[in-house]
Amino acid sequence: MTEKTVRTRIAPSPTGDPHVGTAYIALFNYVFAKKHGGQFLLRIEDTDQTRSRSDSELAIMESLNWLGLSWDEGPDKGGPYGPYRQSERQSIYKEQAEILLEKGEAYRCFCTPEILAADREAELKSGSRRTGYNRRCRNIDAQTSAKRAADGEPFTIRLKMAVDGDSVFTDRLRGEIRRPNEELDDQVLLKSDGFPTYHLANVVDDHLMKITHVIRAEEWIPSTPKHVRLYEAFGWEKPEFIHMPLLRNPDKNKSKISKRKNPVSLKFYKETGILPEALVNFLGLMGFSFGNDVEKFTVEQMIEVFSFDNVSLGGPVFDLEKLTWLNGLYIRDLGPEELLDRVMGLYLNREYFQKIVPLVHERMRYLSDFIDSAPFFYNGDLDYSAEGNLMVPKGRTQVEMASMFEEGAEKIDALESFSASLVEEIFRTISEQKEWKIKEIFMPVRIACLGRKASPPLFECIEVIGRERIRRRLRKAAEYVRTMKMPA
RNA sequence: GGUCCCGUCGUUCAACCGGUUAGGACAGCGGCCUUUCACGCCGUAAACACGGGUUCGAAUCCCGUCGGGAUCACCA
Repeated sequence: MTEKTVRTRIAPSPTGDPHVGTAYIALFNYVFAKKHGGQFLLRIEDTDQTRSRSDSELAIMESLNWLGLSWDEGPDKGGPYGPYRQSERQSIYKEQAEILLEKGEAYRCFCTPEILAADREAELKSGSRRTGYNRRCRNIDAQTSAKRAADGEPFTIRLKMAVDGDSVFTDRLRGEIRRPNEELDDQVLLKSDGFPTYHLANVVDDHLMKITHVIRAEEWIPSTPKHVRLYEAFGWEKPEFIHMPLLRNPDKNKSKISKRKNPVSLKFYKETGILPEALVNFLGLMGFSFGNDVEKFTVEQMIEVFSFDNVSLGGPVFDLEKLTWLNGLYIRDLGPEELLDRVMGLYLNREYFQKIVPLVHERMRYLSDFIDSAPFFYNGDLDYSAEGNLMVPKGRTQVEMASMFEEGAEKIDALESFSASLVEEIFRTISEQKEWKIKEIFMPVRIACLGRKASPPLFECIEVIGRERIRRRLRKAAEYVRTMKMPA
């Protein structure tokens, strides 16, 4: 009996900052593949034309490389089953969708978004518990369907799901998972713009790329029956499914990790001085137990001992404090030269200083003022205990200021690019909308972002510090302001 | 709300297929070390969600309740 080579993949969509969740899942895919002498691949899922960003793909690759989770095949490296960018595989999906059409496993749907929305609303009003598509196009006969398509009517292609009975699949960590088929609607496979949906692209690619184990986040469990159905419709062998628990926020409810409540961008961790080996170790602690109460280990060591038998399913809370402790352990392990290299690599280097020089230049009397006057360029979080009460100007309430900071963070988040003028515009707009004086906003923001009332031009500093840290400082400031005690 | 998943200290990970004073780590608290801080070391408090079964015996197996999460798109 010949065992197939293990092949796993991480398939992020380039729609924003590289996410810790991506790194988390990548780690387990990587470790599992290496454990079994297999390959780990990177595939970019950029089939959403409206949300994909080209710079995001690069950022994902940089972050994964930073963490040492390198792939054997990918868009930058190529490989025998490329291309590894879904936008470049469009014709493949179209071809496969047509095969399904011919086999009678799928059908064209001519419903417009408007019809769909109206149907959904009507269904909601009728109190029906069904939420999915009502299959009004499922029984259009092949001839009519072909004719309407030929006449240029826009359509999507939907998968024919079973109408009754149960769908069953096996999850490596949970065993059999069963879902009634009436829950499952006829999923769109090919969108009217000709791009595939995740469901089609992921199944087609996993098959063509010979993926043997689909290791992904738990949130995919509900749609796995659709994928299973797709494999069956194609007549393809299914991979093994392994759904990892979701990383959680440190809030009361332990909701799925989100940027509102926790820094989620890998860039943040890098910029804040977390060592990649510490982060990757920490991620390995989430849901996985090394054994013998060992908590500090390298990826190599993890590969040696790894088994899904040692993965637990309670959603692990991403606890920054414990990561910080682990990071300290790794820092202390570094030799002095190595430490120096790391520190200089991060901020104490010519490139970064060049951005700071023009901002502090005219304020300096001693050369030593360079560091002393602007420590906020090098910090992660700030200490508000000294100037914190300046974040609440006279006549404004703590709650008002906290929500202003949050609004700012939110808007900064939504910016396509990050610059001094764009951030300034955000806060000027907020001041206009709220009819607050400029200084009621700028001083609090200065304290929130820089931690002191005397500083070089606020927004230029913000630009240099960067989106990740600024966003976190604003949220931290909101938290601080909301709970602080004002002097009488 | 329907469906699915999950449920051990505040957090994280243990306790092999039933028999333990339920263990380690982070955070907390107390102390030692130290000019201070940090590191390090020692100690301390802290959990089997609840209710029924099965069993001589349940954190461990079964059922129910409760709680939490995820998901219900021409997003992934």
